[in-house]
Amino acid sequence: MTSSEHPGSDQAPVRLLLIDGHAMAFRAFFALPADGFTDGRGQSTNAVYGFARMLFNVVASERPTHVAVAFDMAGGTFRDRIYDQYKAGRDETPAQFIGQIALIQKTLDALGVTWLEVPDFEADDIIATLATRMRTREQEALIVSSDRDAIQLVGPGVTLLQPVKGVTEMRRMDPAAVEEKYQVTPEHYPDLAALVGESADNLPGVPGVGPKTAAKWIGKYGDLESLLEHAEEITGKAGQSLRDHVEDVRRNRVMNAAVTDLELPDDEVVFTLGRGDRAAVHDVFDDLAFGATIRRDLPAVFLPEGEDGTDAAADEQAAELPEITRPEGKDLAAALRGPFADGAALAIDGTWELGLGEARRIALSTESALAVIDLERLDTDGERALAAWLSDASVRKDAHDAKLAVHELSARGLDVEGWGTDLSLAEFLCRPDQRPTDLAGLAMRHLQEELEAEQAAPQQTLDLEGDDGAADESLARAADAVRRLVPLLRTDLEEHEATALHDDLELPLATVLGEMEAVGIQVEDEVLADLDAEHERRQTEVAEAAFSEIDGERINLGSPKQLQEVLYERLGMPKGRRTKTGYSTNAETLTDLFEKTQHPFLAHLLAHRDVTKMRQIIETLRRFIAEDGRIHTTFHQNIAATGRLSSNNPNLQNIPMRTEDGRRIRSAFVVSEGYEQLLTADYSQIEMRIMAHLSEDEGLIEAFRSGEDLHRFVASRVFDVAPEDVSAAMRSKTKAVSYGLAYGLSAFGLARQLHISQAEATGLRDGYFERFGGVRDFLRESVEQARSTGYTETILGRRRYLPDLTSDNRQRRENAERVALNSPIQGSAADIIKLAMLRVAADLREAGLRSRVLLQVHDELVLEIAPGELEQVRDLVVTGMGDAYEISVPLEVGVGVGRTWLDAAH
DNA sequence: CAAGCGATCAT
DNA sequence: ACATGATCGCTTGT
Repeated sequence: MTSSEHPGSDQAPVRLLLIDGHAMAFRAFFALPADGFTDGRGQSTNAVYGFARMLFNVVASERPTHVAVAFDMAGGTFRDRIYDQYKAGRDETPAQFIGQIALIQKTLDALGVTWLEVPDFEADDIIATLATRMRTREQEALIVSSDRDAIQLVGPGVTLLQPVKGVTEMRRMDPAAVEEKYQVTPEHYPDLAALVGESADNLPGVPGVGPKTAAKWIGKYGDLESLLEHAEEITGKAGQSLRDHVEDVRRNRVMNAAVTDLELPDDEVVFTLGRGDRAAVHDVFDDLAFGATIRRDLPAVFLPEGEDGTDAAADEQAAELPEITRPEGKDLAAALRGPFADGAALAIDGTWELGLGEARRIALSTESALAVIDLERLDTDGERALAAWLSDASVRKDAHDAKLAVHELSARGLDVEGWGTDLSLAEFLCRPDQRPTDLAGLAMRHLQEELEAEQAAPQQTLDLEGDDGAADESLARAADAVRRLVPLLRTDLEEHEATALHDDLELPLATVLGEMEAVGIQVEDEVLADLDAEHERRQTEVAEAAFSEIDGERINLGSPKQLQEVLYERLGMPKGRRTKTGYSTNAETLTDLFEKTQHPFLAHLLAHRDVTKMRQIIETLRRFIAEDGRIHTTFHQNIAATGRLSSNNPNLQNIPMRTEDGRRIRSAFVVSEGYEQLLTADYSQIEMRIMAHLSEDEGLIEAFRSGEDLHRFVASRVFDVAPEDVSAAMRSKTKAVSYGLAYGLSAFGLARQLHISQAEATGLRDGYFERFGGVRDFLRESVEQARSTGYTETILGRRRYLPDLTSDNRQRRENAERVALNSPIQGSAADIIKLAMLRVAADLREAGLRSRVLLQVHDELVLEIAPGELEQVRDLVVTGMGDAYEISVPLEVGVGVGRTWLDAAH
C-alpha cells in the first residue's frame, strides 16, 4: 500500500482511460477495408473490429484501472446554435459506417465498459469534464483521441494518445511534447487554434497566419486576450489580417473551449474494469463473425477476477542437475538398463559440416539421472550397450535436433530408432513463421521461467548446439534443457493440433533426410571445371564488348550504382522502375530499355549477367564437393513457413533448368559407382491439382480427369473455343492466370507479366473466374476463414498463423492475404511429397533394395538406381508418389532416367 | 566485419 | 504490385 501524499485522496491510485468513441471508430473505419470485415449479413464490422483492437491494445499496454468511452450524440450541440456553419461541409457518413457505432456500444456493454453521451454536448466535452476531474484529484487520465480539441486538456497527470497511423500506433503527448510540437503550452493551444482555424470544424482562422506565427504572438503577449488587446501594435500583412478577423478568432475561441463542468456519474464503480462477461463478449463477437484472433487478445482485466486466473501448476521438481555420471563399458550397459530404460533426452556436442561427423560425446538426461558418454573412450561392451539402447525403438529419445544427432551417431555406426520429440520441429510446427533462432530463444525463456518458478535458476546459459569442447556440464545442461522442454512442447503441439504432424510426418522424415544428406550426390568436378573455364572466356568477351560501347570505360558491371550512373546519367536512358535506393537495373528493365533504345551496351550487359551468374553457381557447387566426390546438401524442415523443405550449403533446389546453357550444370550431377542410373520423378501440376481438390471446382476437376492438357483445356473454356483451336498465346495467358491465382496475383501484376494492358488482364481474370467460379469462391473463402480463425491449414492440418490479416496497414494486410491464398496450396503440396518420401523410403527398405533417394526439389525426387532395380524402383516410386494422399483428382507422376541429372529430366 | 539491398536461380 | 526459398557481390554503417 502506498500512502497518499495529499489529504482527501485516500483511495487507491486511479488511472482513467478516456476514449473519443466517434473519432476512433472513424479512424478504424478508414484503416481497415469495409468489404473485408462483415458479419455475413451485409453489415460491415471493420470499425467495430478496429475499435476493439485499439481498445485491447491500449488497455494491455497502458494498464488503466478505469475506462470510459465518450460518444457524440445525434441532433447537434450548443455549438451549432452559436455558429450555424459549425462542422459544415463535411462529407456524408459512408453507408458502410452506419450502424457500427451501435455495435461498438454493444461490444462495450459486453466488456463492462461504461460509455457516455450527453445531449447537446460533444464527446470532447465529456472527456474534458472527466479529465479535469482527475486532474483536480491528482489522479491520472489517459485520453485517446484524434481530435485536436483534446490537446488543451493535457497537463500534470493528463496524457493524450494521438493515433499516428491506423488505430494501433499512438503518439504520447504530455505537456512537454505539446510544447515541443506546437511551441505553446497545452492550455494555450486553443488560443493558437483559434488564430489558425480548424478546417475539420469549418472554423476559418486568420488568413496568412499559421501555427508558427500564432505561436510567436502567443509567446510574446502571453495569451490570446492580451494579443487581441495589442492587435494594433502588430505590423505587416499578418497584423492587418488579424485586425480584420478578430471576430472570427473570438468565435473560434468560444467554439473550441472544452466544457469541463458536465454532470457526469462520479461513482467509483462506474468506470472500473473487470465487469465484463466473457460469454456476452463471445455472443457479441459471434454475432459480428469475429474470429479467434481478437478473442485471444481480449485482456483479462476486462473480466471479473478469478475468471481468467492463470495461477496453477507449481512444480515439484528441483532444478538442480542430478549428479552427472560418466558410465563406460559395462557400467554403461547397467546404466542404460536403469534410469534410462524408458527413454531420455539426448544432446550431442558435434556439428554437421560438409558431411563430417564430429561428435565426441553425447549426454543423456532423465528426470532422475544424467549421463555424459564419451564416444571415443567407449570400450566394446559399452559401445555394444549404447548401440542396443539407441536402436531400441521402445526406448524413447528426445533431442533438440534429431537429424543432427542422427548424423553424428551414424557417422560412428550408431543407428537410432524410437525418436520421441524433436524440439526444433515441434517449435516450428507451432510457430512456422518464426526463425529457428527466435524459437530457441523462446524455448529458453520458457525454460528460464520454469527454473525461476523453482527458484533455483542456474547461472550458466544453456547451449543447445553444444560446441568447441565445452565442459561436460554444458552438454549435460543441454540434455537437461531438452528434457525439461519436451513436456512444454508436447502441450504446445496439442494446442496447435500438430502432434500427428510431428510424430508421424516430420520426425520420421528427419531420419530420411538425414540419410539423403549423408549419401549426397556424385558430382563430376571436371565437367564443372570445363564449364567454368568456358564461361570465364565468355565473361571476358562480353565485358570487353560492353566496355567498348561506353567509351572503353571499365566500370564494375556488377555494381548497380555504377550502372545507374552510366545508363541514366551518361547515356541518358529513360528511367524506369524504382528501387528503394535508385532506379532498377534488373533484367526486365534492361530488356525494356533495349527494346526502346537498341543500345548494344544493354545486350552485352545482360549477357554478362548471365555468364556471371553461371560462374557463380558453378564455383559455389565446386566449393561444396566433399572428399568423397559428392555434394552433401542440408535440408531444413523448419525454415519455409508453408512446410516446404529448404536446402543450403549448397542449395540444390535451385540448379538452373530454364535455359539450355543453365541446364548443362545438371550434367555434372551423375550416377555414382556401383549404381546404374539417376531417376527423377516429379508431380505434374501438383499445385493446380490441389487447387482443384480444395476448391471442388467442377470445371477444374474435369480438366484433370479428362486427360487433356490442363492449360489447353482451361484456355478453351476461358476463351470459349474448341481445345484444338486454342492458340499458343491463349494457352500461355491462361497458364499465367492459373499459376498467378495461387499467388494472389493482381490484375496489375498479370498485366506486367504478360505485357498486356491492365484492362485486358482484368478481363482475362474475370473470364477465368466466370468459368471457374469454384476457384474464385475457394480463394475468397480461404482468406475469410483465415481471418476468422487466425490461421490457414493444409490438407494435413499444418497451420500458419497470419495475424496481419487484420492489420490496419494495407501493405501488410494485402501481403497476408496473398500468403493466405498460397499457403494451403503450397503447404499441401509439401505435405503430399513428404508423405511420398516416407513411403518410398519405407518401401525401398522393405523390398531390400539398394536404390536410394538423393534429393527432393519441392515436387520432384531424385533417386540413384542400383543395378537391376530400375523397373521395380520406378513402379515403387510412381505408386508411392501417386498414392501418397488421395485427392479428388489423380496425382500424376512423370519419370525420367539417365546417367546424369540432365539426362534424367523428362 | 556485419547487415541491407538488388539481382537471379529454382518450384 | 506474385508465394516459398538461397546465394552472391556491392554498398553502407559500426
